[in-house]
Amino acid sequence: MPHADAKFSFPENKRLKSSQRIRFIVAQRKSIAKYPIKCFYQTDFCQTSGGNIRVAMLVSKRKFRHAVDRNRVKRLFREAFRLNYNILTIPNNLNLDICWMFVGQELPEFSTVSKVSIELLKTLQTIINQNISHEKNN
RNA sequence: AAGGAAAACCGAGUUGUCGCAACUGAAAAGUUGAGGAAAGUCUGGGCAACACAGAGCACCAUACUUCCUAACAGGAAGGCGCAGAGAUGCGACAGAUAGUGCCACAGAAAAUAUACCGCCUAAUAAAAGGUAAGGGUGAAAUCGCGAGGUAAGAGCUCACGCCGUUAGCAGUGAUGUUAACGAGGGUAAACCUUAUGGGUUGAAAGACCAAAUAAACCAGGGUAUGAGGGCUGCUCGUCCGACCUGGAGGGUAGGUUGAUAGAGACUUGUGGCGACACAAGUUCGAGAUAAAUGACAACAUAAAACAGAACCCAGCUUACGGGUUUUCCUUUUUU
RNA sequence: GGAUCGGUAGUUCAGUUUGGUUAGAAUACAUGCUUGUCACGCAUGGGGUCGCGAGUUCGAGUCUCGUCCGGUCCG
Repeated sequence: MPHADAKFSFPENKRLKSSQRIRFIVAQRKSIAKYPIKCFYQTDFCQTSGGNIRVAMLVSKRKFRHAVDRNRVKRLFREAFRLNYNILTIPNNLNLDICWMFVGQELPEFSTVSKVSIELLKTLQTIINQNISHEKNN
């Protein structure tokens, strides 16, 4: 499944950085969830520069008071995404933005995070495929 | 050996695969990559802007002495007090004789005093006078205790002890000690007094570059008879001064720098009881900007505590699994 | 990153300036009265480690220090 070049890299253009954009995506409330992760997503059609996935990790300060724990969760999320994002295949005229939000109460293990993120990415792929076929029909 | 006290230190590494940030490099690739507290933001400073930084009041902080330090509420050495069997630990540790206030309830009385039960005076009682030893109240009762003294008593007198002032001696000094004199409730983490110190604001400070627009509209004030401002609570002084305030709206929200070689660290030597200072030599590498250290496997296997740099230092405080070293104390046993 | 305010019955707040020994009000809760019944109303009652730990004091919700938690402001 993975391509020959740039298999698992996580470069700058795959990160969602704008705080305005993150607020917009979370406010749209288009999400799928499986404990302990909630995934907000937003698709945009763009003819010139498409085919890019951007992702951001959100951990509430209320859930984890210490910066160490928040960093830990964000790193686990990023690692799980980095190893598994090749599940997603999107067409060249589409941009996808994702926000992973942690909704659990205790520090997760890497194995559970990885498993859950694979399932979420698969369901996301099916949703995107439905959207694409819907657009084509229109 | 057991129990305890103090000080200093460590805060897991190696290899492989995948990945992140900075730097080097044409590229391949290579090098480096969180802490002892990075934390709390409790002190002090550097740095920067505001008048190169004014005056007075207010306000705040500190409070045994000498020294160290860029500075401090920090540290060292010492004095005094308290705790402990000791090693040691802890201490907002100036002033109540500058003044004002407060001291609930109980109690006669809570501070220029006063007298409930008592005691004494005359033969007794009442009344009157003299007393404060004893009782009782209270957290605290006119210094404690003994002797003299007296009608009974009282710092009324004396010795000893507590406290203050002055003088002598020892000490740089806090202080200790001896003598003389003097007063006698507590409270200053009550107001306050004395001494010393503090200009204000913080890197979201500030500097530069680029991009964009509205020098427009409405209302009020002002234009030298002075609006308003100069990042301070008030007053003064001084400087700038033609725009200022509000409403409704429009635009931008990028980059570089500040920003990581410093009151740096280590070793040796000299001076000092010590904190520390001086000299010589050696050595250095996080610098991000939605924000970098992670995942998996193996290595004797269990990797675990508190915890993540955001301008930088010096300290303090708080959190901390496990471990190492040194010095000292007490008890028991043996020699 | 910096500045600043708060924490008191189940809930919302007083009381902290000037320390004083029953820590109060409203609401909620419980019981009784009222009513044919419920609500309203009336009466009574229970309920508090004053966030936590030290210190000062005879005595601390109040003063001081440390600590934990929560909020607000600064482009």
